[in-house]
Amino acid sequence: MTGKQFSSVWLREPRKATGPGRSREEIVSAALELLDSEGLGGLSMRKLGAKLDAGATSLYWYMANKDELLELAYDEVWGEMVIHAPEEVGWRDAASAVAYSMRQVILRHPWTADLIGRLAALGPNALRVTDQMRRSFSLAGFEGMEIDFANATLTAYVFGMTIPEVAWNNAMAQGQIDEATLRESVERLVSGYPDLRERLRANTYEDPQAVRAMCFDFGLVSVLDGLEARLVR
Amino acid sequence: MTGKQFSSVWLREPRKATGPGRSREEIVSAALELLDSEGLGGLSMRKLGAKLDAGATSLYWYMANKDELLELAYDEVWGEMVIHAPEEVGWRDAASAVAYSMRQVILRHPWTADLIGRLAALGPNALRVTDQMRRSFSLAGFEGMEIDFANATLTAYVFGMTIPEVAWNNAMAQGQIDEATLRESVERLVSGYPDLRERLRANTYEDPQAVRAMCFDFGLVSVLDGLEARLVR
DNA sequence: CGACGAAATCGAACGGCGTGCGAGTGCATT
DNA sequence: AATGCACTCGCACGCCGTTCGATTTCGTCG
Repeated sequence: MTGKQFSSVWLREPRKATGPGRSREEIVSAALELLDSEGLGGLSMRKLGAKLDAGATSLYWYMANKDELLELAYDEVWGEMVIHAPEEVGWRDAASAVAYSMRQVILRHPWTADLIGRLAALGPNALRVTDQMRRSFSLAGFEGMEIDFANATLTAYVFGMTIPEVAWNNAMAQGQIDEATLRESVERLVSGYPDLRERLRANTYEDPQAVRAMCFDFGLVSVLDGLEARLVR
Repeated sequence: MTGKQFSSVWLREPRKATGPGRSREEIVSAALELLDSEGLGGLSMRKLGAKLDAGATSLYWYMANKDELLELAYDEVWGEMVIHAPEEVGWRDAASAVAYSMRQVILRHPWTADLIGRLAALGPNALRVTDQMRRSFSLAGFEGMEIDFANATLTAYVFGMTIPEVAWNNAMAQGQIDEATLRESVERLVSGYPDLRERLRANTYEDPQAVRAMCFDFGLVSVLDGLEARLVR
């Protein structure tokens, strides 16, 4: 039993906010700004310290390490998710709404995409959202573990659809793209796959953002239909 | 038009393997070993060089930068995905099989979870899998963009379900866990959410791995049912 | 008011990282 | 023997997270 313990900010009592010093909230909020504007790689303790007119190492007074800072920032974005009471709008609309909201939040804070596979969502905001989603599926008629299964399914769909979307956006934003060159290159890649190439050509003239939105809708309806099918049985 | 171009290993001609020097394959395979055994953070150019009895910077002869190395390694795991010909087993079984396969591959190479949100899957193996999946959905009866939508939906589900699973595994493996302490801590977290707490207690006595497998099955069936419902209409 | 202890800050330093650069080596061809 | 290409690598730069111990700030109490 000598290994490192599982640790998380949420498992420790936060430092009392007694003194007049900086506060955790201040730090996290500055970190969020940095994350939103420069991405996950753009957040360093030194930069963050500079932004707060503080030394980099001062921050370690408020959190054990950078991972804890990320946990705090991560939960902050969970706080942006909009949830409607399923008792009022019905479980399906409530589930739809939270799905759209999750996608929007991730697209607004692309750096979260990198954290989903790294951090457990145990913060207060994440718990609140989870609890509300469970209530939706409970109201729908799921029971026992199936409540969590349904919830996991919907969440998985949204994450899985949005995370690669972020990857694509990143690749695009990484620099202005010589569209002609790119298209020609990708054409070369998909040579040998006639179906893929045909599809690529067809999609070329559509608005990519609109296509992705349609795709998300299509999948969301499918997932919800599939879940609903579990109920009538 | 002075920005950095979108770049990817796949968009450049590979260096000719003329001389007797090291080869890309050798390097990528060593990188895979390092990634599997030590995770994404455990792969550094210096360590990789050492493993190959080479200087770290020698590797830059074979690839432009570390990102390209990751692209190569990433596509390598796509090569492990098992695909069945949908013409023989039917589209639904083919889709199921590839879903299970994807999950297994990701669990076997947890570091991929971090790359899904960062790299575009443009390698030859990824393209092959994508093309086969499209054939499944084409055979099922989808047409036009809906082929890609259905494909994206299934893929999203698998990724979204598996990526957080990896996160959980990582947290657990990070150190031996004092289970009692952990449970007590989490209990404290979910206080205020009676439903969550009840569920936590119920799940405590189940085998987590078995529960996750059940969850995956549940969601997969739901997603496939939902997609099938798009067809009859 | 002065002193004391706790709260909070910070500079220096350590070990690690990706990678640009230019000097160096070995080898096939002329 | 000389040329030129394929390949290797040591050095250095500027980042990074984090530790440590010295230092400053400040509320409180005598």
